Amino acid sequence: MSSNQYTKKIALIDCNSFYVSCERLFNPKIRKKPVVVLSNNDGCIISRSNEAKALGIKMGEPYFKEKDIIIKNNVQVFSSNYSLYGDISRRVMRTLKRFNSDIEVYSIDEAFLDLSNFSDDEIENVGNEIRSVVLKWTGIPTSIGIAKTKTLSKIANHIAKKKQSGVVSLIGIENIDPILEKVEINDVWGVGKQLTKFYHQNGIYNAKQLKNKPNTWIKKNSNVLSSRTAMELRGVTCINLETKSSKRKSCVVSRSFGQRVENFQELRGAIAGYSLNASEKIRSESLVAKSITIFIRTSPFQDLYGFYSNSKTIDFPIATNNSIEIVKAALNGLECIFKNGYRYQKAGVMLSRLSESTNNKNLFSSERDKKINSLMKCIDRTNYKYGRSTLSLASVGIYKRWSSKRQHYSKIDTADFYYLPTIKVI
DNA sequence: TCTGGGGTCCTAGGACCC
DNA sequence: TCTGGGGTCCTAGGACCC
Repeated sequence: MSSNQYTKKIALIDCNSFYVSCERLFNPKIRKKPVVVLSNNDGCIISRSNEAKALGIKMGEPYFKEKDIIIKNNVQVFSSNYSLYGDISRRVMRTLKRFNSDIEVYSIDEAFLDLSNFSDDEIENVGNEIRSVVLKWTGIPTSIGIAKTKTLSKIANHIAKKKQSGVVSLIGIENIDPILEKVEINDVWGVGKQLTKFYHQNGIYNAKQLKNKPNTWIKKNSNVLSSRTAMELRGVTCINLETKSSKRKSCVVSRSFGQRVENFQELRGAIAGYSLNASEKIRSESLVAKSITIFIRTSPFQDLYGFYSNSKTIDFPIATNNSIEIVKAALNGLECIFKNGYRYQKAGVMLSRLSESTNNKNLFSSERDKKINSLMKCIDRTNYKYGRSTLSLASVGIYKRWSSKRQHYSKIDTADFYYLPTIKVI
């Protein structure tokens, strides 16, 4: 029975094959063709067009394993271009905000939107409207699921993905059990590999079965997160909309190397470079770090030369975002864990215990600190203006044999003047 | 030959205290 | 011989997400 009610409504808007859709924006030739986008270092397949999915290309699969299918079917391949995707993402989110400012940007390609201010009767139309406006203004196709809770809107979205209309609302449906019965337990938000195994062992195979399991049983045999999921399936809100973006608690910069690294000097260069990036990132968010972790490892897939993985955490006496200090600590940490004779595949740094930098002043703040701060500002401004790593530290080095592979880069960047797409007038 | 990167939250267990 | 019990705080690691 439909009614003119204003019940709780959460929409999940999810961009379809987001990275592929971004690449298609500036390259009409690859529309309606199979397309994939690769992860950093051209390692795995992380976005697929419907045509690519239809060929059986799997999500998260290593690129080299799918190469045969890709070549045989002339699949278009792109290295990831996060600068472009980030910019398009911001445009999509800005468009969504026009419908309601109560928005939680959940990831680069998804957002939850509170639509409770629309009536039950009109909600499906609102969904259709959002979808067509986003498509018109940004060129990005989306799927929209609407329901009482975030977990249910995820499910609605899951169903919407397979529908031509792209919009599914569970609002106003008296009994959603028949719908939940068709949703496999591993497709429920919050249920991963381990929980799926656990639920299967206990005879729970779909969302309806979890919904109807008593909370006491779930809490006793699993944990609070699982019981929250079950409550949300029953339409009880347990996971709130996080509309204000909170400050992050950690910042990681890590990369796989384009080729294995054995040389200590090169590893130093990589670690210094990552530390520099991480410092710059937290400075741009006015954060300071109380500790840093450095990690290095060889490939977990090839133990021909033996597997080695280690990390070292160092605390700063005073929370900092000073590149020079951070790089110094990182290189000290690296010395502790570096072992000769291994072919390193990946390294990274993590700045943690982050806090706002306003109360950074302390007894020992000095003229020197002020100078360092203005030096950092100067570096940041220069790099913003003339491109990243215009100003760097000598320890990073010039020849970066370790840098990632990026053989299929589209060279389009709507956030960088030099890489804007051009139109030739003949 | 070739297997991503960046987050959050929860929990168990140890250290420590009274 | 008999070796408490309960509380807090911290951290590492696991699980999950995209």
